[in-house]
Amino acid sequence: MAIAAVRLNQLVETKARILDAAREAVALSGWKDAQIALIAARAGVATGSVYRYFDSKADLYAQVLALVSEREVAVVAAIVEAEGSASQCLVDAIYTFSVRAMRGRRLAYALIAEPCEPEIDAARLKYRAALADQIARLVRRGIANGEFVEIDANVAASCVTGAFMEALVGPLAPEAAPDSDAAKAIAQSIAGLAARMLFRHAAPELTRISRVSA
Amino acid sequence: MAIAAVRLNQLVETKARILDAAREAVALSGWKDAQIALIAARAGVATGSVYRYFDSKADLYAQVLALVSEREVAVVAAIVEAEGSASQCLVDAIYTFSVRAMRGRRLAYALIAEPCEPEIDAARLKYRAALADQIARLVRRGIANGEFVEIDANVAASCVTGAFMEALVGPLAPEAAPDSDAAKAIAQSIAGLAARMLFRHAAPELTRISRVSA
DNA sequence: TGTATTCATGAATTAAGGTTCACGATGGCC
DNA sequence: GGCCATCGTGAACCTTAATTCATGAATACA
Repeated sequence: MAIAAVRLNQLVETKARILDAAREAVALSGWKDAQIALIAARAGVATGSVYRYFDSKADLYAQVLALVSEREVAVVAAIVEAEGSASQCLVDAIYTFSVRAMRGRRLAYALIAEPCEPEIDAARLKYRAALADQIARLVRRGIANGEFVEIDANVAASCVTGAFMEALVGPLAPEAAPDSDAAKAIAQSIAGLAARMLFRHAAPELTRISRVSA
Repeated sequence: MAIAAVRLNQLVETKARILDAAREAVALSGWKDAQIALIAARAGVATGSVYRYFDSKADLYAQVLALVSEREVAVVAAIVEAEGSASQCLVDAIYTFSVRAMRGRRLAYALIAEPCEPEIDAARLKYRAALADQIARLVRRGIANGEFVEIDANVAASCVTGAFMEALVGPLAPEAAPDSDAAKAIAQSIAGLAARMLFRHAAPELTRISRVSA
Protein backbone atom coordinates (compact mmCIF):
# COMPACT_ATOMS: atom_id res chain seq x y z
CA MET A 1 0.00 0.00 0.00
CA ALA A 2 2.87 2.33 0.83
CA ILE A 3 4.49 1.52 -2.49
CA ALA A 4 1.19 1.91 -4.29
CA ALA A 5 1.03 5.40 -2.89
CA VAL A 6 4.42 6.19 -4.37
CA ARG A 7 3.24 4.89 -7.70
CA LEU A 8 0.12 6.97 -7.55
CA ASN A 9 2.23 9.93 -6.68
CA GLN A 10 4.31 9.40 -9.78
CA LEU A 11 1.21 9.39 -11.88
CA VAL A 12 0.11 12.63 -10.36
CA GLU A 13 3.56 14.08 -10.87
CA THR A 14 3.69 13.06 -14.52
CA LYS A 15 0.34 14.64 -15.13
CA ALA A 16 1.52 17.76 -13.40
CA ARG A 17 4.66 17.77 -15.49
CA ILE A 18 2.64 17.59 -18.68
CA LEU A 19 0.41 20.40 -17.50
CA ASP A 20 3.45 22.44 -16.59
CA ALA A 21 5.08 21.77 -19.93
CA ALA A 22 1.93 22.86 -21.70
CA ARG A 23 1.69 26.02 -19.66
CA GLU A 24 5.34 26.84 -20.16
CA ALA A 25 5.17 26.29 -23.89
CA VAL A 26 2.24 28.65 -24.20
CA ALA A 27 3.85 31.15 -21.86
CA LEU A 28 6.98 31.07 -23.96
CA SER A 29 5.65 31.38 -27.46
CA GLY A 30 1.91 31.11 -27.52
CA TRP A 31 -0.48 28.71 -29.14
CA LYS A 32 1.68 27.84 -32.09
CA ASP A 33 3.77 25.69 -29.77
CA ALA A 34 0.75 24.12 -28.19
CA GLN A 35 1.26 20.83 -30.04
CA ILE A 36 0.95 17.51 -28.35
CA ALA A 37 4.25 16.22 -29.70
CA LEU A 38 6.13 19.32 -28.53
CA ILE A 39 4.53 19.29 -25.11
CA ALA A 40 5.29 15.62 -24.69
CA ALA A 41 8.94 16.16 -25.58
CA ARG A 42 9.11 19.09 -23.20
CA ALA A 43 7.62 17.03 -20.41
CA GLY A 44 9.97 14.15 -21.16
CA VAL A 45 7.28 11.64 -22.11
CA ALA A 46 6.14 10.07 -25.34
CA THR A 47 3.42 11.60 -27.44
CA GLY A 48 1.04 8.78 -26.68
CA SER A 49 1.55 9.15 -22.94
CA VAL A 50 -0.20 12.47 -23.00
CA TYR A 51 -3.33 10.55 -23.89
CA ARG A 52 -3.01 8.44 -20.77
CA TYR A 53 -3.67 11.59 -18.78
CA PHE A 54 -5.85 13.70 -21.03
CA ASP A 55 -8.73 12.81 -23.32
CA SER A 56 -7.69 15.21 -26.03
CA LYS A 57 -5.74 18.30 -26.78
CA ALA A 58 -8.75 20.42 -25.90
CA ASP A 59 -9.04 18.62 -22.57
CA LEU A 60 -5.37 19.24 -21.79
CA TYR A 61 -5.63 22.94 -22.47
CA ALA A 62 -8.90 23.26 -20.69
CA GLN A 63 -7.06 21.98 -17.62
CA VAL A 64 -4.15 24.34 -18.20
CA LEU A 65 -6.62 27.19 -18.40
CA ALA A 66 -8.38 26.03 -15.27
CA LEU A 67 -5.13 25.74 -13.38
CA VAL A 68 -3.99 29.24 -14.14
CA SER A 69 -7.37 30.87 -14.12
CA GLU A 70 -8.59 29.49 -10.85
CA ARG A 71 -5.69 31.13 -9.09
CA GLU A 72 -6.42 34.48 -10.69
CA VAL A 73 -10.12 34.25 -10.04
CA ALA A 74 -9.39 33.34 -6.45
CA VAL A 75 -7.17 36.37 -6.04
CA VAL A 76 -9.88 38.60 -7.40
CA ALA A 77 -12.51 36.86 -5.32
CA ALA A 78 -10.50 37.49 -2.17
CA ILE A 79 -10.33 41.19 -2.95
CA VAL A 80 -14.02 41.27 -3.76
CA GLU A 81 -14.74 39.74 -0.35
CA ALA A 82 -12.48 42.16 1.45
CA GLU A 83 -13.59 44.88 3.80
CA GLY A 84 -13.96 48.37 2.51
CA SER A 85 -16.04 50.27 0.02
CA ALA A 86 -17.11 48.55 -3.17
CA SER A 87 -15.37 51.31 -5.07
CA GLN A 88 -12.07 50.62 -3.39
CA CYS A 89 -12.45 46.87 -3.81
CA LEU A 90 -13.21 47.32 -7.48
CA VAL A 91 -10.16 49.44 -8.09
CA ASP A 92 -8.01 47.06 -6.07
CA ALA A 93 -9.31 44.01 -7.88
CA ILE A 94 -8.63 45.44 -11.31
CA TYR A 95 -5.30 46.87 -10.30
CA THR A 96 -4.12 43.60 -8.83
CA PHE A 97 -5.34 41.59 -11.78
CA SER A 98 -3.60 43.96 -14.15
CA VAL A 99 -0.29 43.91 -12.34
CA ARG A 100 -0.35 40.12 -12.18
CA ALA A 101 -1.21 39.88 -15.85
CA MET A 102 1.64 42.18 -16.79
CA ARG A 103 4.00 40.03 -14.80
CA GLY A 104 3.14 37.04 -16.97
CA ARG A 105 2.56 39.04 -20.07
CA ARG A 106 2.93 36.36 -22.73
CA LEU A 107 0.85 33.83 -20.88
CA ALA A 108 -1.82 36.38 -20.08
CA TYR A 109 -2.01 37.39 -23.71
CA ALA A 110 -2.35 33.77 -24.79
CA LEU A 111 -4.97 32.97 -22.19
CA ILE A 112 -7.02 36.08 -22.79
CA ALA A 113 -6.71 37.20 -26.36
CA GLU A 114 -4.32 35.44 -28.69
CA PRO A 115 -5.95 33.81 -31.70
CA CYS A 116 -6.17 30.10 -31.10
CA GLU A 117 -8.14 27.06 -32.08
CA PRO A 118 -11.88 27.37 -31.64
CA GLU A 119 -12.06 24.60 -29.07
CA ILE A 120 -9.54 26.23 -26.80
CA ASP A 121 -11.09 29.62 -27.38
CA ALA A 122 -14.40 28.25 -26.20
CA ALA A 123 -12.76 27.13 -22.96
CA ARG A 124 -11.52 30.65 -22.33
CA LEU A 125 -15.05 31.90 -22.08
CA LYS A 126 -15.53 30.07 -18.79
CA TYR A 127 -12.59 31.94 -17.29
CA ARG A 128 -13.85 35.27 -18.52
CA ALA A 129 -17.29 34.48 -17.21
CA ALA A 130 -15.96 33.47 -13.81
CA LEU A 131 -14.06 36.72 -13.57
CA ALA A 132 -17.05 38.74 -14.68
CA ASP A 133 -19.11 36.95 -12.03
CA GLN A 134 -16.81 38.17 -9.32
CA ILE A 135 -17.05 41.69 -10.64
CA ALA A 136 -20.80 41.38 -10.84
CA ARG A 137 -20.97 40.51 -7.13
CA LEU A 138 -19.03 43.63 -6.34
CA VAL A 139 -21.24 45.69 -8.57
CA ARG A 140 -24.32 44.47 -6.75
CA ARG A 141 -22.77 45.38 -3.45
CA GLY A 142 -21.90 48.84 -4.70
CA ILE A 143 -25.37 49.38 -6.07
CA ALA A 144 -26.98 48.15 -2.88
CA ASN A 145 -25.07 50.57 -0.69
CA GLY A 146 -25.47 53.49 -3.04
CA GLU A 147 -21.87 53.81 -4.17
CA PHE A 148 -22.62 52.80 -7.75
CA VAL A 149 -25.16 53.95 -10.25
CA GLU A 150 -28.22 51.76 -10.52
CA ILE A 151 -27.71 49.58 -13.52
CA ASP A 152 -27.96 45.96 -14.56
CA ALA A 153 -25.12 44.28 -12.69
CA ASN A 154 -24.32 41.81 -15.44
CA VAL A 155 -24.08 44.42 -18.14
CA ALA A 156 -21.93 46.54 -15.88
CA ALA A 157 -19.68 43.63 -15.00
CA SER A 158 -19.24 42.84 -18.69
CA CYS A 159 -18.28 46.41 -19.41
CA VAL A 160 -15.79 46.55 -16.59
CA THR A 161 -14.27 43.19 -17.48
CA GLY A 162 -14.08 44.04 -21.16
CA ALA A 163 -12.53 47.41 -20.42
CA PHE A 164 -9.60 46.22 -18.41
CA MET A 165 -9.06 43.07 -20.45
CA GLU A 166 -8.92 45.00 -23.69
CA ALA A 167 -6.66 47.63 -22.24
CA LEU A 168 -4.32 44.94 -20.98
CA VAL A 169 -4.01 42.84 -24.08
CA GLY A 170 -5.56 44.72 -26.95
CA PRO A 171 -3.69 45.98 -29.96
CA LEU A 172 -3.09 49.23 -28.16
CA ALA A 173 -1.88 47.49 -25.04
CA PRO A 174 0.90 49.45 -23.43
CA GLU A 175 4.28 47.75 -23.33
CA ALA A 176 5.96 48.38 -20.04
CA ALA A 177 8.45 46.42 -18.00
CA PRO A 178 6.60 44.35 -15.41
CA ASP A 179 6.68 45.74 -11.89
CA SER A 180 8.13 49.00 -13.15
CA ASP A 181 6.65 52.27 -12.02
CA ALA A 182 5.30 52.77 -15.51
CA ALA A 183 3.52 49.42 -15.42
CA LYS A 184 1.99 50.25 -12.06
CA ALA A 185 0.86 53.59 -13.36
CA ILE A 186 -0.80 51.94 -16.34
CA ALA A 187 -2.53 49.46 -14.09
CA GLN A 188 -3.76 52.36 -11.98
CA SER A 189 -5.05 54.16 -15.03
CA ILE A 190 -6.91 51.13 -16.20
CA ALA A 191 -8.37 50.40 -12.79
CA GLY A 192 -9.35 54.00 -12.27
CA LEU A 193 -10.98 54.29 -15.65
CA ALA A 194 -12.87 51.03 -15.53
CA ALA A 195 -14.16 51.70 -12.04
CA ARG A 196 -15.27 55.21 -12.95
CA MET A 197 -17.99 53.71 -15.10
CA LEU A 198 -19.87 52.83 -11.98
CA PHE A 199 -19.13 55.55 -9.46
CA ARG A 200 -22.15 57.56 -8.63
CA HIS A 201 -19.98 60.50 -7.72
CA ALA A 202 -16.74 61.30 -9.47
CA ALA A 203 -13.79 59.86 -7.61
CA PRO A 204 -11.46 62.68 -6.65
CA GLU A 205 -8.38 60.49 -6.56
CA LEU A 206 -8.67 59.51 -10.19
CA THR A 207 -7.28 62.83 -11.29
CA ARG A 208 -4.08 62.07 -9.47
CA ILE A 209 -3.92 58.59 -10.95
CA SER A 210 -4.52 59.83 -14.45
CA ARG A 211 -1.75 62.40 -14.11
CA VAL A 212 0.68 59.70 -13.13
CA SER A 213 -0.03 57.75 -16.31
CA ALA A 214 -0.22 60.65 -18.70
CA MET B 1 -13.88 46.32 -75.98
CA ALA B 2 -17.57 46.54 -75.19
CA ILE B 3 -17.72 42.78 -74.91
CA ALA B 4 -14.55 42.71 -72.86
CA ALA B 5 -16.22 45.10 -70.45
CA VAL B 6 -19.14 42.73 -70.08
CA ARG B 7 -16.74 39.91 -69.41
CA LEU B 8 -14.89 41.95 -66.82
CA ASN B 9 -18.17 42.78 -65.23
CA GLN B 10 -19.01 39.12 -64.93
CA LEU B 11 -15.74 38.48 -63.20
CA VAL B 12 -16.47 41.23 -60.74
CA GLU B 13 -19.96 39.87 -60.23
CA THR B 14 -18.75 36.37 -59.62
CA LYS B 15 -16.30 37.61 -57.05
CA ALA B 16 -19.05 39.59 -55.40
CA ARG B 17 -21.29 36.53 -55.42
CA ILE B 18 -18.64 34.49 -53.66
CA LEU B 19 -18.13 37.22 -51.07
CA ASP B 20 -21.87 37.42 -50.54
CA ALA B 21 -22.17 33.68 -50.22
CA ALA B 22 -19.41 33.66 -47.64
CA ARG B 23 -20.99 36.49 -45.67
CA GLU B 24 -24.41 34.86 -45.78
CA ALA B 25 -23.09 31.51 -44.68
CA VAL B 26 -21.42 33.06 -41.67
CA ALA B 27 -24.44 35.23 -40.92
CA LEU B 28 -26.62 32.15 -41.02
CA SER B 29 -24.72 29.70 -38.92
CA GLY B 30 -21.31 31.01 -38.06
CA TRP B 31 -17.84 29.79 -38.77
CA LYS B 32 -18.65 26.12 -38.91
CA ASP B 33 -20.19 26.75 -42.34
CA ALA B 34 -17.26 28.81 -43.51
CA GLN B 35 -15.91 26.05 -45.72
CA ILE B 36 -14.70 26.68 -49.21
CA ALA B 37 -16.74 23.84 -50.70
CA LEU B 38 -19.95 25.04 -49.05
CA ILE B 39 -19.37 28.63 -50.03
CA ALA B 40 -18.65 27.62 -53.61
CA ALA B 41 -21.84 25.59 -53.80
CA ARG B 42 -23.81 28.46 -52.31
CA ALA B 43 -22.31 30.87 -54.83
CA GLY B 44 -23.03 28.45 -57.66
CA VAL B 45 -19.42 27.91 -58.69
CA ALA B 46 -16.97 25.06 -58.36
CA THR B 47 -14.67 24.75 -55.38
CA GLY B 48 -11.63 25.52 -57.46
CA SER B 49 -13.16 28.68 -58.85
CA VAL B 50 -12.98 30.31 -55.46
CA TYR B 51 -9.22 30.22 -55.87
CA ARG B 52 -9.44 32.21 -59.07
CA TYR B 53 -10.66 35.11 -56.99
CA PHE B 54 -9.04 34.61 -53.62
CA ASP B 55 -5.57 33.49 -52.64
CA SER B 56 -6.75 31.41 -49.75
CA LYS B 57 -9.54 30.89 -47.32
CA ALA B 58 -8.00 33.43 -44.99
CA ASP B 59 -7.87 35.95 -47.83
CA LEU B 60 -11.52 35.38 -48.65
CA TYR B 61 -12.62 35.96 -45.08
CA ALA B 62 -10.32 38.88 -44.62
CA GLN B 63 -12.19 40.48 -47.50
CA VAL B 64 -15.54 39.54 -46.05
CA LEU B 65 -14.49 41.14 -42.79
CA ALA B 66 -13.26 44.23 -44.58
CA LEU B 67 -16.48 44.54 -46.52
CA VAL B 68 -18.69 44.45 -43.49
CA SER B 69 -16.39 46.25 -41.12
CA GLU B 70 -15.59 49.20 -43.30
CA ARG B 71 -19.24 50.10 -43.34
CA GLU B 72 -19.48 49.93 -39.57
CA VAL B 73 -16.30 51.87 -39.03
CA ALA B 74 -17.55 54.47 -41.47
CA VAL B 75 -20.80 54.82 -39.55
CA VAL B 76 -18.90 55.32 -36.32
CA ALA B 77 -16.48 57.70 -38.02
CA ALA B 78 -19.37 59.81 -39.25
CA ILE B 79 -20.73 60.10 -35.73
CA VAL B 80 -17.29 60.91 -34.39
CA GLU B 81 -17.04 63.72 -36.92
CA ALA B 82 -20.46 65.06 -36.12
CA GLU B 83 -21.22 68.34 -34.41
CA GLY B 84 -21.88 68.37 -30.72
CA SER B 85 -20.09 67.55 -27.53
CA ALA B 86 -17.59 64.75 -27.45
CA SER B 87 -19.65 63.17 -24.70
CA GLN B 88 -22.75 63.09 -26.83
CA CYS B 89 -20.82 61.81 -29.86
CA LEU B 90 -19.31 59.05 -27.79
CA VAL B 91 -22.64 57.88 -26.45
CA ASP B 92 -24.16 58.09 -29.93
CA ALA B 93 -21.33 56.19 -31.54
CA ILE B 94 -21.48 53.32 -29.07
CA TYR B 95 -25.25 53.22 -29.07
CA THR B 96 -25.45 53.17 -32.85
CA PHE B 97 -22.77 50.54 -33.15
CA SER B 98 -24.53 48.38 -30.59
CA VAL B 99 -27.95 48.68 -32.17
CA ARG B 100 -26.58 47.88 -35.60
CA ALA B 101 -24.72 44.89 -34.22
CA MET B 102 -27.86 43.57 -32.57
CA ARG B 103 -29.79 43.98 -35.78
CA GLY B 104 -27.42 41.53 -37.49
CA ARG B 105 -26.85 39.50 -34.39
CA ARG B 106 -25.50 36.29 -35.83
CA LEU B 107 -23.09 38.00 -38.19
CA ALA B 108 -21.98 40.48 -35.56
CA TYR B 109 -21.39 37.68 -33.10
CA ALA B 110 -19.30 35.80 -35.64
CA LEU B 111 -17.31 38.87 -36.58
CA ILE B 112 -16.72 39.99 -33.02
CA ALA B 113 -16.62 37.07 -30.68
CA GLU B 114 -17.33 33.61 -32.00
CA PRO B 115 -14.41 31.20 -31.72
CA CYS B 116 -12.89 30.74 -35.14
CA GLU B 117 -9.69 29.76 -36.84
CA PRO B 118 -6.63 31.70 -35.70
CA GLU B 119 -6.00 33.17 -39.13
CA ILE B 120 -9.44 34.66 -39.35
CA ASP B 121 -9.30 35.75 -35.75
CA ALA B 122 -6.12 37.65 -36.50
CA ALA B 123 -7.93 39.54 -39.26
CA ARG B 124 -10.54 40.68 -36.75
CA LEU B 125 -7.94 42.61 -34.85
CA LYS B 126 -7.64 45.13 -37.68
CA TYR B 127 -11.32 45.84 -37.40
CA ARG B 128 -11.15 46.30 -33.67
CA ALA B 129 -8.12 48.53 -34.05
CA ALA B 130 -9.84 50.68 -36.66
CA LEU B 131 -12.80 51.08 -34.38
CA ALA B 132 -10.62 51.91 -31.40
CA ASP B 133 -8.84 54.50 -33.54
CA GLN B 134 -12.10 56.32 -34.13
CA ILE B 135 -12.86 56.26 -30.44
CA ALA B 136 -9.37 57.53 -29.68
CA ARG B 137 -9.94 60.56 -31.89
CA LEU B 138 -13.06 61.36 -29.99
CA VAL B 139 -11.30 60.91 -26.69
CA ARG B 140 -8.63 63.40 -27.72
CA ARG B 141 -11.29 65.90 -28.66
CA GLY B 142 -13.04 65.45 -25.34
CA ILE B 143 -9.85 65.83 -23.40
CA ALA B 144 -8.85 68.90 -25.39
CA ASN B 145 -12.07 70.73 -24.67
CA GLY B 146 -12.21 69.69 -21.03
CA GLU B 147 -15.17 67.33 -21.23
CA PHE B 148 -13.13 64.26 -20.44
CA VAL B 149 -10.67 63.46 -17.72
CA GLU B 150 -7.06 63.84 -18.71
CA ILE B 151 -5.79 60.42 -19.50
CA ASP B 152 -3.82 58.62 -22.16
CA ALA B 153 -6.15 58.56 -25.16
CA ASN B 154 -5.07 55.14 -26.38
CA VAL B 155 -5.57 53.48 -23.03
CA ALA B 156 -8.93 55.17 -22.72
CA ALA B 157 -9.97 54.13 -26.21
CA SER B 158 -8.99 50.54 -25.48
CA CYS B 159 -11.06 50.57 -22.33
CA VAL B 160 -14.08 52.02 -24.06
CA THR B 161 -13.84 49.66 -27.01
CA GLY B 162 -13.30 46.67 -24.78
CA ALA B 163 -16.19 47.66 -22.57
CA PHE B 164 -18.84 47.85 -25.23
CA MET B 165 -17.51 44.93 -27.25
CA GLU B 166 -17.48 42.64 -24.24
CA ALA B 167 -20.87 43.79 -23.13
CA LEU B 168 -22.22 43.00 -26.58
CA VAL B 169 -20.92 39.46 -26.69
CA GLY B 170 -23.51 38.15 -24.27
CA PRO B 171 -26.54 39.75 -25.90
CA LEU B 172 -25.25 38.85 -29.37
CA ALA B 173 -24.65 35.19 -28.58
CA PRO B 174 -27.00 32.93 -30.55
CA GLU B 175 -28.47 31.47 -27.39
CA ALA B 176 -29.58 34.85 -26.10
CA ALA B 177 -33.17 35.78 -26.83
CA PRO B 178 -33.51 38.40 -29.56
CA ASP B 179 -35.76 41.18 -28.41
CA SER B 180 -35.48 44.53 -30.06
CA ASP B 181 -36.95 46.58 -27.21
CA ALA B 182 -34.57 45.03 -24.77
CA ALA B 183 -31.82 45.50 -27.35
CA LYS B 184 -32.27 49.25 -27.35
CA ALA B 185 -32.25 49.37 -23.60
CA ILE B 186 -29.10 47.29 -23.45
CA ALA B 187 -27.46 49.47 -26.08
CA GLN B 188 -28.33 52.52 -24.00
CA SER B 189 -26.93 50.96 -20.87
CA ILE B 190 -23.74 50.01 -22.58
CA ALA B 191 -23.25 53.37 -24.23
CA GLY B 192 -24.01 55.24 -21.03
CA LEU B 193 -21.70 53.11 -18.96
CA ALA B 194 -18.78 53.06 -21.35
CA ALA B 195 -18.90 56.78 -21.88
CA ARG B 196 -19.07 57.48 -18.15
CA MET B 197 -15.51 56.27 -17.83
CA LEU B 198 -14.38 59.50 -19.38
CA PHE B 199 -16.81 62.15 -18.26
CA ARG B 200 -15.22 64.71 -16.05
CA HIS B 201 -18.55 65.45 -14.47
CA ALA B 202 -21.25 62.84 -13.97
CA ALA B 203 -23.76 62.84 -16.80
CA PRO B 204 -27.20 63.51 -15.38
CA GLU B 205 -29.04 61.70 -18.16
CA LEU B 206 -27.42 58.37 -17.41
CA THR B 207 -29.71 57.83 -14.46
CA ARG B 208 -32.68 57.86 -16.79
CA ILE B 209 -31.00 55.49 -19.20
CA SER B 210 -30.05 53.09 -16.47
CA ARG B 211 -33.63 53.00 -15.19
CA VAL B 212 -34.88 52.03 -18.63
CA SER B 213 -32.56 49.05 -18.74
CA ALA B 214 -32.94 47.92 -15.18
C1' DT C 1 -13.32 29.64 -88.90
C1' DG C 2 -8.95 28.91 -86.44
C1' DT C 3 -6.38 29.69 -82.56
C1' DA C 4 -4.83 31.51 -78.23
C1' DT C 5 -6.15 32.87 -73.91
C1' DT C 6 -8.80 32.92 -70.10
C1' DC C 7 -11.96 30.80 -67.04
C1' DA C 8 -14.57 26.86 -64.80
C1' DT C 9 -14.54 22.37 -63.07
C1' DG C 10 -14.30 19.00 -59.19
C1' DA C 11 -11.83 14.86 -58.24
C1' DA C 12 -7.40 13.96 -56.50
C1' DT C 13 -3.73 15.56 -53.71
C1' DT C 14 -1.59 17.54 -49.77
C1' DA C 15 -0.68 18.99 -45.34
C1' DA C 16 -0.56 19.08 -40.55
C1' DG C 17 -1.38 17.38 -36.41
C1' DG C 18 -4.27 14.93 -33.43
C1' DT C 19 -5.05 10.27 -32.07
C1' DT C 20 -4.47 5.31 -31.81
C1' DC C 21 -2.52 0.92 -30.74
C1' DA C 22 0.40 -3.16 -30.69
C1' DC C 23 4.22 -3.97 -28.18
C1' DG C 24 7.68 -3.76 -24.47
C1' DA C 25 8.83 -2.40 -19.71
C1' DT C 26 7.80 -1.87 -14.97
C1' DG C 27 5.83 -2.47 -10.59
C1' DG C 28 2.73 -4.91 -7.43
C1' DC C 29 1.12 -9.18 -5.54
C1' DC C 30 1.11 -14.11 -4.05
C1' DG D 1 10.08 -16.10 -9.28
C1' DG D 2 6.00 -15.94 -12.06
C1' DC D 3 1.86 -13.56 -13.40
C1' DC D 4 -1.22 -9.76 -14.07
C1' DA D 5 -2.35 -5.06 -14.50
C1' DT D 6 -0.83 -0.76 -15.60
C1' DC D 7 2.04 2.48 -17.86
C1' DG D 8 5.22 4.20 -21.53
C1' DT D 9 6.39 4.29 -26.35
C1' DG D 10 6.43 6.46 -30.96
C1' DA D 11 5.64 5.25 -35.53
C1' DA D 12 1.64 4.63 -38.23
C1' DC D 13 -2.93 5.94 -38.96
C1' DC D 14 -6.82 9.15 -39.57
C1' DT D 15 -9.36 12.99 -40.33
C1' DT D 16 -10.67 17.10 -42.27
C1' DA D 17 -10.56 20.56 -45.29
C1' DA D 18 -7.77 23.49 -47.86
C1' DT D 19 -5.56 23.60 -52.15
C1' DT D 20 -4.11 22.11 -56.78
C1' DC D 21 -4.25 20.92 -61.56
C1' DA D 22 -5.24 18.35 -65.78
C1' DT D 23 -9.01 18.83 -68.64
C1' DG D 24 -12.52 21.00 -71.21
C1' DA D 25 -15.49 24.95 -72.45
C1' DA D 26 -16.09 29.61 -73.65
C1' DT D 27 -14.57 33.81 -75.45
C1' DA D 28 -11.78 37.34 -77.99
C1' DC D 29 -9.65 38.39 -82.00
C1' DA D 30 -7.74 37.87 -86.71
